[in-house]
Amino acid sequence: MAKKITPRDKDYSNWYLDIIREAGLAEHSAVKGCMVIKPYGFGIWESIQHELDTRFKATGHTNAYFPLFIPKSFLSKEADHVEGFAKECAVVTHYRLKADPINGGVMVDPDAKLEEELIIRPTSETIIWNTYRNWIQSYRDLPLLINQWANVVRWEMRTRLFLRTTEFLWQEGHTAHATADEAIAEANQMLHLYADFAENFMALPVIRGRKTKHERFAGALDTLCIEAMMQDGKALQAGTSHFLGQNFARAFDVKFQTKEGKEEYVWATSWGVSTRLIGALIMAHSDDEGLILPPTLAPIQVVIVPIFKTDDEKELVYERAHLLKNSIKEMGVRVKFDDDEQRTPGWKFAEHEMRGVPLRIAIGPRDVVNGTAEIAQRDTRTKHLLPFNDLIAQIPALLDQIQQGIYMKALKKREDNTHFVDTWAEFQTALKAEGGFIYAHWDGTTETELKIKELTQATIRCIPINNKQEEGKCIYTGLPSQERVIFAKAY
RNA sequence: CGGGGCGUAGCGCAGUCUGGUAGCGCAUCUGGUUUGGGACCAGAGGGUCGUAGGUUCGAAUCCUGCCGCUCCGACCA
Repeated sequence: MAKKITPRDKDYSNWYLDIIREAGLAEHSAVKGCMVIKPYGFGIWESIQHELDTRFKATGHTNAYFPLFIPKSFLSKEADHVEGFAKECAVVTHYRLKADPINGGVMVDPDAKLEEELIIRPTSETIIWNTYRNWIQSYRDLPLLINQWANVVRWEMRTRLFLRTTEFLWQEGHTAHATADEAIAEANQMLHLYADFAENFMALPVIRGRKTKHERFAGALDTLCIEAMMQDGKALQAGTSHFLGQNFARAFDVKFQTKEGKEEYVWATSWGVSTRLIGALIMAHSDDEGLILPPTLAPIQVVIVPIFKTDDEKELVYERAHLLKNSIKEMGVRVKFDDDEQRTPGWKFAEHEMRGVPLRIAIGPRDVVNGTAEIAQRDTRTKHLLPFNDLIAQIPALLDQIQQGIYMKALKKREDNTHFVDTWAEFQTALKAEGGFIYAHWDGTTETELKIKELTQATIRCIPINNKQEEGKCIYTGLPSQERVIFAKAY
């Protein structure tokens, strides 16, 4: 009996959750809104971490770690920043429990009230810039290019595994520069690093863009982002890179002496991606048989499933399978020989498909006799019987083909669901009928942006970078506009 | 915080309208046969039906309070 997951086109919400459950990626925890990431899901995160970390280091960044707790006063030093995060902060008020004389158990000790409350970081700009003040005196200390891998807490009203959880894992880069131009260049560099990572490592096509003033990060002068489209046509912000200007330097009094001996505030950027990327991966690539992983990040790239009846057959098949495994391993491919005798081959086929393993090789007594093996491709669900040596030789090319294939499939899906509209009526029709990305003219005001959101639930996802300039009229107000922006419903 | 829905075995659910021995599928355990697409047969274990009270000879079922979860809105990487 096959475990059936909810079909994609019927109910995306349950389809998404089914895959997370059946593939063993994560589950809800005892704490509301929080998630337990299971070993397989965490393996995917480790692949992402490793690749990003390599790319960060290649661009001159180093890792450090800053505290989980932020004094309340720090958060309030930058006005926009505190306003943006105030509504979703977890606050530590006490530091001790004691036995509860009335109800039994334990209670918060009222005598252990903190002098100043601590905020569990929703992001670390403030604690980091407070630290940078002591690290930066001279232009010789710049640029300061630091990243941290951490957890953060944002007390959201509604949560969704991977896409929005109360606590999530991420990396946040925080850099300090001598000039605005340098900081802007850094923010741009990181945006393109993220975009390249998303497209070439995660096989996730993204739009590089800029947020509107209203959607900007709290405390930033400019927010750049990569936006991806999920299979249901909804948009998902997959990463952001902010130019923070001198806002945090001023708030935390971080000045440096220039070559000329003048004192100036430093210029800042911050940028991050989170475990949400795993959600994007699931929503973008999976089918009704489960997850489909890009070979670059799959914890297991090739799985070998042995088939046999008797002990003699087992011995022969295992011998061949081990040869196969070693040859594949020598090519630098992550391969697993699934010799679990508690499960039948059919069960294993379904299981590894559910988990998105890109290639599966089945080898049984017939193959040993014929010198062949069967290779199955996860994304296309095609199978081929090939001579042993040909099969081994083809693996790198096949993995590459899958990587390209799922990227192209996602790209085509996005293009099929991208529409250009010029009138309010067309806009509403397009939104209702197919969703997706809608390129339309907008008058540039927050007022119109909010009105459109209120009426349709669609938001401006971004203003694409290197956007084509053209004369047009705002779809809502009819006021003149120089370029189209992307509207979509978003996660 | 507003509006729906749901709390029954580890998981997913039926049973509630119309009160009468606590059920099904998956999972688990035992034995046997199996193994080229989530095997089959036989048997077994596992529940104070969210919680407190009320009505009744009798409550998972009817009534009242409370608690929890979830979906839709406001908020959002």
